[in-house]
Amino acid sequence: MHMLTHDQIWTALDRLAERAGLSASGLAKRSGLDPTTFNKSKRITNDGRERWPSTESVAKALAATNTAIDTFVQLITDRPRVVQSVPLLGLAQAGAGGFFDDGGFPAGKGWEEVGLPSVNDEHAYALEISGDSMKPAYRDGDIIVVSPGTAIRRGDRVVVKTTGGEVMVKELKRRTTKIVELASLNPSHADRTLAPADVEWIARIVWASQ
DNA sequence: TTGAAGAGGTGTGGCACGAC
DNA sequence: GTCGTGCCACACCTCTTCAA
Repeated sequence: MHMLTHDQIWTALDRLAERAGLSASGLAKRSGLDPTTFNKSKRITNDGRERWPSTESVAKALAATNTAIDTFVQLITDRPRVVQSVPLLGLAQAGAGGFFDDGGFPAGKGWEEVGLPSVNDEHAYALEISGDSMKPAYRDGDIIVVSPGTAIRRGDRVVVKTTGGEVMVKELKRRTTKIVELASLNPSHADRTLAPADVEWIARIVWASQ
C-alpha cells in the first residue's frame, strides 16, 4: 500500500499549475483562493511541521484547470523516486552518536550500502538485526529497511531511539501527546511506555529480508 | 460503559505588508 | 504581478468531564 505524502501532493499541485501555464499563486488565484494559498511558506511551518492543502482547495484547483481527479492522481504518481540501495548499519551501533541527524535521517560515516526492492523514501536506510531479542519477528542477521519519511500508524513495526541513546524495534500500540506505547515483538520481553519527550525519533519499518 | 457537552488546542486559509 | 513572511480568525479535532 502506498501512502499519499506531503511532497507528492504539493508536487502534483505544482505540476497542475505548470500544465495550465500558471505559477502556484496564479493557480490559487484562478481557483478563487488567496494567491498565497499555495506559497512555499504555506507548505511547512517555522518549526518544520508539514502543512497540507485542504481537500476543498485541491478541488477548486482541479475545477479551475478542468482537471479530473484521476488525472491529478497521475500527476501524484508520475515519475516516483525509487531507491535502488540504502545505507546499512548494525542495529547494535545505532544507539551510538554520529549516525543520525536531528530528524532521525542517516548521517555521518560508518554506513555501508545494501541493495533492496523499490522504496519511495530517499531517506530510507537499513539496519542489521543483532541478537534474538526481536524473535520471532526478526532473527539475528536479518536486515530491516527503515523509512523515516513514512507516516506511522498504530500497529506498525517501528524503530525507536530514545534520548538516552537506546534503540529498539517494537510495534506501535498507541501514540498520544502524553505517551508512546510500544509492544515488544518478543513475548519474553516487556512492553514499553515512553513519554514523547523521551523519544528522540521514531521511524517505520517498511521492509525486512526474510 | 457509553454518549453528550463543553473547553481548549490545532491547523488551514486569508489579510497585510514588504521585496523584487 | 509574483513571491515570501507574520499574524490572525475560525472551523475542526481531541480531550475531559459528567450524567445516565
